[in-house]
Amino acid sequence: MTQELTEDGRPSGEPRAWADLVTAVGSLERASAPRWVWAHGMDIYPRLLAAGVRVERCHDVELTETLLLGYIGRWGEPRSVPAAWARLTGGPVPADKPIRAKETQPTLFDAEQPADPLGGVDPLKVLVAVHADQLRRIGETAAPGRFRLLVAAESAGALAAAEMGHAGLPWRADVHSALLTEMLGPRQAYGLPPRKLGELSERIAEALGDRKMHPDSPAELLKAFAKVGIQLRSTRSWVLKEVDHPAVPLLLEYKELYRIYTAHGWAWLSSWVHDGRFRPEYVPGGVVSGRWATRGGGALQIHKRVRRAAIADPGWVLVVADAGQLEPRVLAALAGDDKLALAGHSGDLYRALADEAFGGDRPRAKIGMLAALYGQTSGEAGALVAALRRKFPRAVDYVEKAAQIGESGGLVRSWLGRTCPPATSGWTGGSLDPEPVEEVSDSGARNRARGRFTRNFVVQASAADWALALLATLRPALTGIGVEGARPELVFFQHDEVIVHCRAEDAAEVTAVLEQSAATAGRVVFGDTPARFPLDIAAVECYADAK
DNA sequence: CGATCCGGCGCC
DNA sequence: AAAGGGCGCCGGATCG
Repeated sequence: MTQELTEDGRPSGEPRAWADLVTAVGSLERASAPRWVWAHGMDIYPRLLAAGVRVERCHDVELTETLLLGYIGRWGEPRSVPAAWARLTGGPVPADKPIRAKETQPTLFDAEQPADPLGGVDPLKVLVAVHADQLRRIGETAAPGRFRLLVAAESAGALAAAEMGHAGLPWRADVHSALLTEMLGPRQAYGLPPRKLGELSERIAEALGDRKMHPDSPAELLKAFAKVGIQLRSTRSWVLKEVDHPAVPLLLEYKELYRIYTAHGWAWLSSWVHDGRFRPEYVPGGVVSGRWATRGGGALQIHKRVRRAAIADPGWVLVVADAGQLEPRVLAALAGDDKLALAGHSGDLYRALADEAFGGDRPRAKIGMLAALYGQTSGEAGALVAALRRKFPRAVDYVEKAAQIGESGGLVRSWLGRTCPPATSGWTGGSLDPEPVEEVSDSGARNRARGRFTRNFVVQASAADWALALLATLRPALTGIGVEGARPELVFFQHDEVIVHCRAEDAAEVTAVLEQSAATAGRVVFGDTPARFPLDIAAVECYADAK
């Protein structure tokens, strides 16, 4: 069933029955390309894509419900359409289904689900009512125009996520496998580490004089080092680097190769790469800041060294675009720090910052900026932030304020209104109950950690606002390029970076559209700001050649 | 035994 | 004195 709605969410005309979902959406999309209101795009849209149906716009009710609940500090409440309906009508609120539904016996959770959570009401009517109520609640936020943008961007992001999952990132399994053999030695029988790892492991054990040593066990490593008279705080690579012992360089090499073997080795290849495409499952809104997460495949942690295997189809290229120095630029826009915004006009913001406030020392300028964004105070970071503050007080004060709000129990929002989750129960700021005496000092540390979180949230989440707006702008713009059957396709998105796969002859046009989309996203999200958000763009055959 | 936590490290 | 945000994934260690 479908129901046409007016702009303010009221039904217009009668519901319409269809033979099936694909026919309904396909024909209405061709006729009028409406903004689809549906429960959850990630449940519905992949099926449509599989049947060859694309849609231009949607309002994702579940994602919107999550944003609206977060806005009023009710993080974690069920966000399904039936749950929203229950809150609206005062009924019992059904719990959300677990994200990873396992094929196991019924659990207590299942038993608690009412047989009909809508109490016999027509599901279409429920959807219409919940949507209308969402529009009303959006109108009651402090900045409804921005929140509307947030909802539109979040919904468009879900469409993009499904489309990217459908397209997949071009991936050459043969190249990847050859790369692994070159780095690790030939693949061994199941369960046996490849030759180079085995050899390194033996040499490490020898160097430490402990033949049975297993280098991927931190506990064993600590013991082995203790036996040769070296007390390690941990076995992290940056700790090991401080130590002068012949086992250390071997260990560092082992760690890097072992990481590639376990995270991006042959097992990863056979699980995640099929028919020349890497298809991760993106989870829009999977991170509280609005960044995406993935389920399996680790798409957002593709090791630089295996990007060699991401290769465009013959005659096609990967147009790789990343928003360099995005977070300081976003901070400039958020804080209205025009001086910082202007520092970004030269292209290299850190260079300009260095010349302005750090006597030309770019590394220190970068550390100072990142320390302000993350709340780092150790070493000389505190002094560098202070130096930054002297020249860019508005920017630094903006994040300091966010930190204070967090430390004293408040919530902060992104520019478009995405709200951070409340502190967990372990956190004590604003609590009426005094902590037991022995935990007081610890609660101070927790509050400061909370401050670092809210400090970073305002910037990271606003950067995510911008990135989603970029995706939302880019999606429709790409459909006009190339020829039917060979359109450019969005194939990858990672926080501040997108990859478009297109015919080589379309690369220039795609590049232009990317640049326009970045500028449009900046204007739409932040309005009148001197801040710029340039993309570094490279059209390459191989992802590894983009940087 | 599986489920969960933890150390470690990859990406941004 | 020290004080770096957000994730996912791996293997090992530990819990129930």
